[in-house]
Amino acid sequence: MEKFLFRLLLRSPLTKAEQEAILALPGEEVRTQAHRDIVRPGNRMTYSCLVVEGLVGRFDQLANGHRQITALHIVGDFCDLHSLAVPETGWGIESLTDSVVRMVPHTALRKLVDSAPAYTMAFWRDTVVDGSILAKWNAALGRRSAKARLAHLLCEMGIRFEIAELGQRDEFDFPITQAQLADVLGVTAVHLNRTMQALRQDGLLVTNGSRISLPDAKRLRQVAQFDEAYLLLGGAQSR
Amino acid sequence: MEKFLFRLLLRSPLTKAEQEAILALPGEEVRTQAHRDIVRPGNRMTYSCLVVEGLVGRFDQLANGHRQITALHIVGDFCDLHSLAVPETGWGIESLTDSVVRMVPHTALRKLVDSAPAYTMAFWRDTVVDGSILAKWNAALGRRSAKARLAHLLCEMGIRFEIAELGQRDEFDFPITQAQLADVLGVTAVHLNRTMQALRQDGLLVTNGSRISLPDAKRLRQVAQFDEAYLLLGGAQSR
DNA sequence: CGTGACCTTGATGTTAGTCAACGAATGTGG
DNA sequence: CCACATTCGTTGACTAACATCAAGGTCACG
Repeated sequence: MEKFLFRLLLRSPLTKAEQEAILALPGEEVRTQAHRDIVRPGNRMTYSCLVVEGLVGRFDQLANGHRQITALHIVGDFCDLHSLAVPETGWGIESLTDSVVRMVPHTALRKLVDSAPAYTMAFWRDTVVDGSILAKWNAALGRRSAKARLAHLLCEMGIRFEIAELGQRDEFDFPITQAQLADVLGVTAVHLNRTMQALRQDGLLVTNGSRISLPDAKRLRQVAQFDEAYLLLGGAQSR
Repeated sequence: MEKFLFRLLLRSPLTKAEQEAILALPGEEVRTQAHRDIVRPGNRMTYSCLVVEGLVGRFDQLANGHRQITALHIVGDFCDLHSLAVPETGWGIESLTDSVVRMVPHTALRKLVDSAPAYTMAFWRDTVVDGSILAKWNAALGRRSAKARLAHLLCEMGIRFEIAELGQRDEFDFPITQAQLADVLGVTAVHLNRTMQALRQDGLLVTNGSRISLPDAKRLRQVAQFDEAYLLLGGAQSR
């Protein structure tokens, strides 16, 4: 919860009292294995999920069972804060690794929102940034090659892990299987495997288990046409 | 503005006074030709754009100049209400047809937001639905064929035009060029042209200028795997 | 009657999907 | 300690989807 608050404060000013109210948010913590559906698509939410440990994905499922992961959430992210505004879900949430998720009841969040307007703006801003990532991925999926998309994701996760103080932008732990990564990038697992090999041969990617190193960040950014602005949106807004 | 309010009320309850305040929102109306950039990427917004007439797109631009249109906005849509929460833009807005756009100053919107909490929730909800459409498109771009994507878009626009009372779900005016449509669907204009022909041959699509008819909506939905739930989210929320 | 915007067509190359199989690492129960 | 199953990464052969390049065709408009 501290990490969530920390990142909220990057964009939205909150008084000390407001900050403490957020830290005091209740919620049951649930531990799950990898590859479990935490929220099944088509539910009506009565709580929002905060990632306490592990790596979690929001996904959209097609009739044939294929999944597209539409968002990755790391420690300190709320997966579905927007469900406070709109509780019906088309999407689902799955654990990508062994994870711990805190289910924060909407009743508690709503109490905050009703008590002062700053919370609503802060939460809204958080979901807007989530949406700007979605829009970027839209462009990537529509207009870029698998190689550029993979490079882009690696750049993005590097920045996000660094902001979250979970790693450095060119060296971090990213415990995701190739099949899951393929579901993020909208390719098959086979093709993803070959794409990763291509990046390795270009000297842009080194993997060691789930450890990712990006030896030539500059060139990787060029391949990805990566501009981190969309991740840093909304610095120091007014209330 | 009436159409915007009407659709806002589908999801969010507002008092009579609140409704009138929204109808009284100020803003200069600007008329533009087709194919003009209304907002260039990388700006800091001081207003939000309401579509009064025409068809407008939000886009993401790549370094090579290629565009991915990430959202289509019809009469009564706010293109970028989220810029009230986060004014920095990675995206831009372009007119797809001759259009009229009303630029509503953030100062005026902020005055509303500060005066009562219901506005913030209503606006937030509006942007959440925008985000849910983005997520759907994410899945479509990542996991579906061009034909399925086209079919999906036709179903989606049918519903949206019907809700907006601008047409029926199986018969509506959709004044967009094939090149623009290709930018929405993430394919080349040439391939889009062939994809449209395929749908026509299947008896699923009839075009007459910008007039679209969908003779076999049922089968079209199957091809698209279309489920309209994501467009109808948030009916009758509490304040 | 020329010009520009838009749609259409054909030929060809590239990217990514599909199917099938194998290897390495890990864990499990006998 | 050893068969066995499971998960994950990897490879090869083949096919389908889509991009690219280049050229016409149609229509509205000045």
